[in-house]
Amino acid sequence: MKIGYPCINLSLDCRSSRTFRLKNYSEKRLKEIIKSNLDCLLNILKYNKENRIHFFRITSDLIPFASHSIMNFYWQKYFKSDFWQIGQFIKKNKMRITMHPGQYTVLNSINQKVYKNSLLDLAYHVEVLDLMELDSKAKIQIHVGGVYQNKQESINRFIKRYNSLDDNIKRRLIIENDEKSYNLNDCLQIHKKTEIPIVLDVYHHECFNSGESLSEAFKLFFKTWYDEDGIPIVHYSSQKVGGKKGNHANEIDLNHFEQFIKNTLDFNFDLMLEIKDKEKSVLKAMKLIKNDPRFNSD
DNA sequence: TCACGTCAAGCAGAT
DNA sequence: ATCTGCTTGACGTGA
Repeated sequence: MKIGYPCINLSLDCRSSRTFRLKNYSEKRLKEIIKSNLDCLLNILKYNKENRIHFFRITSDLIPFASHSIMNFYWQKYFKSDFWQIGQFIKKNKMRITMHPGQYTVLNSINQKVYKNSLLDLAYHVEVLDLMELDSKAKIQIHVGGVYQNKQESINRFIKRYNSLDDNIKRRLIIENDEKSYNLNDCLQIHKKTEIPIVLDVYHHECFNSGESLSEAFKLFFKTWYDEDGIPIVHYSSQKVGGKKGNHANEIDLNHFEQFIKNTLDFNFDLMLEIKDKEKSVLKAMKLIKNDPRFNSD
């Protein structure tokens, strides 16, 4: 079991997600920002190594406007050695990496332009991981997408479009159950027709399910992962204290977390903490389970 | 230096 | 109709 966090490290004063306004676009600006983002990413990974954090989600903003039509700069070649160096560091330290395209990537959209842009954005995410020479255990997670007043048709459209993707995209793509449109049961239906692995978000599952208990949900989603996909991934968060349903907590609730860990003792998985204070909660969680035999066993 | 409106992009649900 | 949340505040103009 590895425990990780997404995109931003609050203990460091750099961001790997710097961007700028489209109207201020220039190649010079772009190069500077990308370089700064890549340098910061390596700094975050070094911080993670020192703190024994071996799971991390790389921000989609690493390369600003990567899948936008304005982009005519061959960043893949220009920064090839930077990507390679980061990839070597990741592999040498046995780190697990994921990425998560934004809300604008909707594979099952009924709008052709949105669909087309989604394909470009997926290709960009794949390129980042490929340039780092990471294997198929490095994953790109998306949600199923929109419902468009007809869930079954929208599921079928997802299946059809997923199956038409290139293998270099499919080998990395995984879907996550969400809290309002597509739950675990829906994802399992898609898995049957596509073999796509499912990330279980336990908080989303709590908000929206088909009656499966947590351990039932674990048994079901574990079967969707194959050897080449690596250890199954779980997302964890809890509800913000006093916040609305769906809001992510600002800091980890260690009592809730301990209960979750006790309820999942039969499973070994990598755990992404989606909590606002990022690495701070990871360090607390790691301290709590440092004697758990699953922890860093791989 | 700082406040705050805006930022490439979609969708659903709440208000 | 407008706002909020999502992976996430950062950018940058104008005072």
